[in-house]
Amino acid sequence: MARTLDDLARLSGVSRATVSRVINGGPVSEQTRLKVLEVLESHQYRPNLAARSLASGRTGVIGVVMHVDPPLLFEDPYFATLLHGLSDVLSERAAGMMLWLGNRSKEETLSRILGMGLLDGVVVTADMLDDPLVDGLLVSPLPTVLIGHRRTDRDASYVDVDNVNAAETMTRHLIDIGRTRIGHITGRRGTVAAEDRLRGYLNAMHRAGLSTEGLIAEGDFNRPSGAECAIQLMDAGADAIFASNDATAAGALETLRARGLIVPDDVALAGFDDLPFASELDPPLTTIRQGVHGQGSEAARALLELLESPRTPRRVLFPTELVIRQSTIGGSLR
Amino acid sequence: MARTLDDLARLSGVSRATVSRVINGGPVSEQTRLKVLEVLESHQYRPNLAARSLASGRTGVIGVVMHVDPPLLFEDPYFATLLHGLSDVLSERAAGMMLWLGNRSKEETLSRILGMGLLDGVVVTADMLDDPLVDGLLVSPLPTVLIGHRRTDRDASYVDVDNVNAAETMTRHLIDIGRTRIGHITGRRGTVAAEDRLRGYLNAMHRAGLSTEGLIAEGDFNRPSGAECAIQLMDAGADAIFASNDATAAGALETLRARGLIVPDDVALAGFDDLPFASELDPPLTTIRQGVHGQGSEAARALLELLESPRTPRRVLFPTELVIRQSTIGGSLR
DNA sequence: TTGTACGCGTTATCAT
DNA sequence: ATGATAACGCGTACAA
Repeated sequence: MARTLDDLARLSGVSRATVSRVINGGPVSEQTRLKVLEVLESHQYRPNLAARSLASGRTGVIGVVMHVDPPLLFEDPYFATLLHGLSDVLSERAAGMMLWLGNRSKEETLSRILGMGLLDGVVVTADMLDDPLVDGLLVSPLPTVLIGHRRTDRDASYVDVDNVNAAETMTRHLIDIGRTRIGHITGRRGTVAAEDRLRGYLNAMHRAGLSTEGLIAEGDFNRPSGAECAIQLMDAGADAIFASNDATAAGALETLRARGLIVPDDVALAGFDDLPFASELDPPLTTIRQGVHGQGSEAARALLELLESPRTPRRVLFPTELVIRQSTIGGSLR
Repeated sequence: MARTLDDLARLSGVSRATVSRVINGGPVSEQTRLKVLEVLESHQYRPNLAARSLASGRTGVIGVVMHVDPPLLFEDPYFATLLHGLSDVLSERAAGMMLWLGNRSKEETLSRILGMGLLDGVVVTADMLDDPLVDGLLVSPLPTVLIGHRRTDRDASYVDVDNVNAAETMTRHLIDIGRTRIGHITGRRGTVAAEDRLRGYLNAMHRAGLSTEGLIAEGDFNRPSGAECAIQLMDAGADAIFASNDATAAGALETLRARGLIVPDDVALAGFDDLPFASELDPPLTTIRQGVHGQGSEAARALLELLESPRTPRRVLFPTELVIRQSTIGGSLR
């Protein structure tokens, strides 16, 4: 079985260099090209990536870093969806992807990625305001695309959604339906998403001249925190709750139901993400839809383009969509 | 900044070979070892994997193949959990992992994996009875560990749970609580899990002398199919339903509730998997717990061991646990 | 258009 | 214990 370029060269009666040119598209006469191609097909030749990398510096392998807590990884289809979007694009235009999850410290993960040596580039989820992994990748020579970004990442390549704007839109929606004591359950403080959504909420409230005093409860993106924060907001007399994601909203819903409150009559409820379960809640949840799959595939495309022209950063801001369901505008039949 | 072995050799005043020995544990005098180590640390040296691969044939990179339909990938935490288990072990003992999902055909995926050239081994989920990807990997020179296996894979290395046995246990449980018309909702036919669980069900039923005529409904592991199959089984007069996984059981529960039937008084209900939501159903679901995370980490360990001694296949059959909840033994308060 | 020859960074073999 | 040196498989100037 022919395994190396040399083998094929011998079989084709040409030099190794010529075979290489056939494969990589150099100047070859049509006659020899066909001849070589035939030998090539019939022997199922696969170029050795390691050798190719050593000689050319490129491997077609890109790294994907999703340094998140395991619970988040399982509970939230976000990451699987993202992975799928990335994989869709990479699988047709690159040789493969390497994956790093959050099992080791960020510092160690960074060091391993940089030491890998055979990556063409990296896509990394940047969800924290302060993240040595992201910072390290950005200053490294490795072409990097962020999914989510911080204000300090303006020069970097990234794919993101406009959390501030989306949160403003949602808050305005709650104002539009006549609510005035609108509470917000934040996400985990220190994350970009939490801070930006909080900012959007504050923007809309202040612009409408509404007070937010006592109406901000600190959650952590998880369901239980939603339930707790809802108690706090109810005690503050809220007539609407904007939770920073769907999971927290689901938690809040438990509390409201336990108190015998009707959604949305007594309290309007809204989330963020539009995960599959959002439409199956009772009542179905008003929320913000963000195209997670699209973000993944777009990040992959951005990276591939970045590899072509390394000096031109790519920045993609994804649109979001306000999805109105019965948890805010439901006509209950009472 | 020192990048190559040669640079470090120069800085340490020794030869390239000696530095390599320090790194890979060859015979070096304690004196020079310390000296070299110091230079090594202070210069943050990272060996080039491509070069190492070319010279030694090993990279420390292993492939993970989960060729499943996207919907399954998102809805079911199974895969994220598996990935996490794999990653836990691999992240401390290997350089990294490459991931292939189901975006391309199995044939193409196979060809890409084999062409990669820099993988030390592969872990692949083998859920279908007929799978060219798995077959191709098994006959390839690439050390391979299966997660799940077929009867034809007896010589291969694999990690699996004893589906037949677990399904028997569950069916016996339903018999023990006095049910006689026990229906089974199968998984997607053609998958190992579906066939084995069906077999286990049949074993237990036949052993107890119970008829299964009209009591087997063909599902596909998804929730909607569970709801449909339940209708069929109710019409056949079932007093218990053993669904082939938790999602299908949840679907069946919808049907039962829609018909005003009480679980478990009118119909006992059981699932398989013990996913997080199983205990949150109303009533909480009796099911089979399988250590998915453990299967992932064990598969990784099996592969790493296989790399050490390639001629000795590893086979791990994971224990399962019958988790009894109110959907089968619940004392309702009527 | 084609072939020769060198280099990529490492491991492994052979002397010393 | 240490140091030359030959692979490993490929890409690519350069020469022909």
